[in-house]
Amino acid sequence: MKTADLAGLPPGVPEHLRDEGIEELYPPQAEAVEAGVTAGESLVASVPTASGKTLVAELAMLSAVERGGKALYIVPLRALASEKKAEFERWEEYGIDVGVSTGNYESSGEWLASRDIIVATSEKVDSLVRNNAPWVEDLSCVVADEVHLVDDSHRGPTLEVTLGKLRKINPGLQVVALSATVGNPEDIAEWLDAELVESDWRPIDLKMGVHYGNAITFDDGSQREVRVGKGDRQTPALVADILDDDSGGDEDDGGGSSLVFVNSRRNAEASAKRLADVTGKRITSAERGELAEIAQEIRDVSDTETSDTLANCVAKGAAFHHAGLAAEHRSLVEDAFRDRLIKVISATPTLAAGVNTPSRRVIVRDWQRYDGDFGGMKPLDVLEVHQMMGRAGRPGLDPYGEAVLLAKNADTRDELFERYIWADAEPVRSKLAAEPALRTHLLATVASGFAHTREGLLEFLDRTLYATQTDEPGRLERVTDNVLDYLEANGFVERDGDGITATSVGHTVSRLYLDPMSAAEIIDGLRWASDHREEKLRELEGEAGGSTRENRADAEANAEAGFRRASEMVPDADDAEGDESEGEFETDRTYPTALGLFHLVCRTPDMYQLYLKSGDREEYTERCYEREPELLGNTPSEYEDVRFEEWLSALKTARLLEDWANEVDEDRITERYGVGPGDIRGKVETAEWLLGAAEQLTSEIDASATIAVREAKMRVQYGVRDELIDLAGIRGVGRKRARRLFEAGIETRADLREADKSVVLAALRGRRKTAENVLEAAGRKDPSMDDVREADAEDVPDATFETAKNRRGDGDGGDDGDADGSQEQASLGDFG
DNA sequence: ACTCGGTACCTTTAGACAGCATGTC
DNA sequence: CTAAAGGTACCGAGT
Repeated sequence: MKTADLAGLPPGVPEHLRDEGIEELYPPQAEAVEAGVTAGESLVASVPTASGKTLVAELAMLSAVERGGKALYIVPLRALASEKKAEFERWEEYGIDVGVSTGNYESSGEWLASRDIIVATSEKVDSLVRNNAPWVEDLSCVVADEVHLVDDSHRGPTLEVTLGKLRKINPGLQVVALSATVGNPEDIAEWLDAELVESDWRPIDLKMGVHYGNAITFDDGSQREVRVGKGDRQTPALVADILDDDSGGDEDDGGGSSLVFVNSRRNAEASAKRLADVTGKRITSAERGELAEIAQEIRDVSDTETSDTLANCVAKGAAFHHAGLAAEHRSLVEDAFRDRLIKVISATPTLAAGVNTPSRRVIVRDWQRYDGDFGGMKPLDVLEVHQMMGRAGRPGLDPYGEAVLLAKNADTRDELFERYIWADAEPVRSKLAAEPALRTHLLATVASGFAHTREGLLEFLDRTLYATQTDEPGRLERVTDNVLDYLEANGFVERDGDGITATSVGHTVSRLYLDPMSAAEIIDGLRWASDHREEKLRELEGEAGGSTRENRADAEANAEAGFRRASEMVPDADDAEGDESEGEFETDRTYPTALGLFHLVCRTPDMYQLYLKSGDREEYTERCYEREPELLGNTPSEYEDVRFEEWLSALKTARLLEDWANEVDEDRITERYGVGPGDIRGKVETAEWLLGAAEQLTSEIDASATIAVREAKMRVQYGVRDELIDLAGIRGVGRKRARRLFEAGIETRADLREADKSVVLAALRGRRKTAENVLEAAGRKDPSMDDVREADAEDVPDATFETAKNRRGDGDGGDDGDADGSQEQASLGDFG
C-alpha cells in the first residue's frame, strides 16, 4: 500500500511521509490500515520492536484529529514521553499541537485541553482521570504503547484500569494497542473489542544465535567463526569481532556497535571496563577527541566514583548503563552511542525498555537473574530476552541485526535455542486481582464516582482484561471484599447498606495518587506524633545536653565513614559548614523531627527502600535505639517481630535523606550507602512527593505537624539545613550557593536585597552574571554589578565549564521541559 | 623486591510511576 | 531447598 493512497489524514501529511522516504507502508502497517485504523477502528498490533508501530499510532491519531477529535498516547516511561513528543512535533506544521504530561512536566488542564495529541504516562493519565481533567471526555483516540506491560504486577493494573475508565467515559473511543509479540494477543484484542494485527515481520533481518566455543550458530543454520583465546572471555571477543567487521552497509566507518545485557549493575560496570580495552584500540583520533569531551561532560554531571568510572570508559569508547546513573549520564551515553562514538554499552534491563538505541549486534550475556523469592537465579522471561534481542539492527546502517546468547557448553547452547530462540513469548496475564493493586484502584474508582456500590465496582471490574481471562471465578470478588474492608477500616470509604462513598480523606488520598496503605501509615504516624508530642519532646530535650543530636550523629557518621579517629579532630569539609549553628535553639526544636518524618515516609509501600548489606544490621540497630525518640511509632521488637528488618531499612533510607538535607556531598552519600547518583535523585524525588502528600494530609487530620512536615519537605527538596531554606528557594540558588551566601553573612532574601554587592559577588565566586541573576530573583531593585569591583574572585577552578553549561538554561522554557534534549548532539555528525 | 596466575572464600544481586509549583553549580 | 559473577586476600612460582 502506498502512503500516497492514504485517506483521512490532514492535508500534506502523505506528502510529508513521502519526503521522509516513506512511500510504501510496511506489511503490518498496511494490514492495520486495512483493519481500519485510519477510520476510527480499534486495533491491537502485536508486532516486533522497530517494525513501524509508531507510524501505525500516528496514522490513527492524525486521522482522528482530522475528523475533529483529540488523541492520547500512553507510554510506560517518562523518558519515552519526551522522545515521542519530539517525534510527533514534526506534524506541527500541519496544525497538530502536541503536549506532554508526566509527573515532572507540564500538567495544567486548560493548556492540555488545547492540544490535539497528548503524550502521557499511564499513571499520569490515571491521575488526570481521577481528578476529572475536562478534556478527557473529548478524546476520540487512545494509543497504548507497550500494552504487554499489563502483565507487570506493579504497574500493569494501572494501565488496565485506566484503559477501562477511558472507554467507559467515552463509549465510542478508538483504542490502538501496540504490543510486543506475545503469546496471546487475541486475549488483548478480545478485551478491547479490537481488530488484531499479528506479525513477526521486521524491516531489518534479525539473526539470532548462540555463541559457544569458537563460533556463533544462528537460527538459519549458518555459523560465524568467532575465536576466543584461552583464558579470554566471550563477550570481548564478540564485541571485537563485529567492530572489525567491514561488511556493513556503509563504507565510511568500520564495523558495528554492540549492546551487552548483563544482570547486575556491578557486572555492567566490570564488563564495560574490560570492553574499554577492546574499543580503546579501535577508535580514530577524531573520535578520541570527541569522546574526551563527552567524558568531561559526564564528570561535570556528578562528582562521584560512578561518574568517574563511566567517564574513563567513555573516553575509550565503551560505557555502562543502569539506573544508578543520573538521568543526564544516561542520555549522554545514549546519544553518543547513537552517534556511533561509543561502540559498546553494557547495560542492565533499563536499556532494553527505554529509549531507542539500536545496535548492530546484541549480546545477551546473562539470561538468568537473582530473584529472592525464587531463591536463586531465575531464567528471564522469553519476552524480556526478545525485547533485548530486538534492539539488534540499525535501520539504514546494518545489513541485518545479530542477537547472540552465550553458552559455556553444548548443553546450554541447545537449551538456549530451545528456551529463547525457538520459543514464543509467554502469554500476558492480568495482575489485577491482587490487594495492592485493588487497594489503590478501588478507592479511586469510588472516589471519582465510577461506582457507588459493591456491585457497581464488580461490574466495572468485569470489563477488565482480568475478567476476560480468569479461570478462577470467585477470586476477584473475594479480593474486592477484603480491600473494601480495609478501606473502610482505615476511614477512606464509608458503607451505608449497599452504597459506598469515599470520605474526605479518601478523596484526598485518591487525588494525591497515594497507595491507601501509604496514606494509612502516614496518618497513623502523624497521629501518634501528636499523641506523644510532649513526652517525646521531653526525651529529646533531656538528651540534648551539650551537643545537639544531629551534630553528634554527624560526627559519628564521619568517624565511621573514615575509619579513623582523626576525622573527628579535623573538621570534615562536607559537614563542617553546619556545625557552628544550632546549640542554643534547642527549646525551639520542632517536633516531629526531619528524621522522624523521613523515616515515616520511607516505611511506606510507595518508597522503594535501600536494603541492608552485611554489617548494616548491627549498625542500624544501634542507630535505631539512639534515635528512637524521633521515630514516629513504636519500634517493632528486635527479636520477635519480622517488621524490625523493614524498620531498619527504612531507617537507612531515612538517614540517606537526612544526609542529603544536611548538605553532605553527593559523592560522600554514594559512598556511604553504596548507591549511585541516580539513586539519590530517585529517593529524594519520592520523598519530596510523599512529604508533599503528608503535608496535605495533615490538614485532614491534625494540623499540628504541618509546619514540621513542610520544613522537612523543603529540606529534601533543596538539600539544605533549615537555616538555608529561604535562600535556597531563590531561583538560581542551590544548596552550594546558599551555603556560601550564608557564610558570608547573608542569611535571608531580605539580606540579599540589602547586602553589599561585593560581598555577594565574592560569595558567588566572582561570577557577575550569576550574581545579577540571583539579586534580581531575590527582588532587588538594582541588581546590576557593573559598578562593583572584583574583590577576591580568584578561586575559580571551575570557571572553565561554566560556559559549557550555559548553553542550556536561560529562557523561560515554557512547555519544553525536555531535560534530555536528544537533538543536541545532532551536529556532531560524521567524521571519516 | 616485584609481578603474574591460580585459588579459595566472601559478598552481593533490575527497574522507576505519582502531587504541586517552579528552576542547580 | 535452589546461583553465579566479581572482588579480594593469599600463596607460590617466575623474573
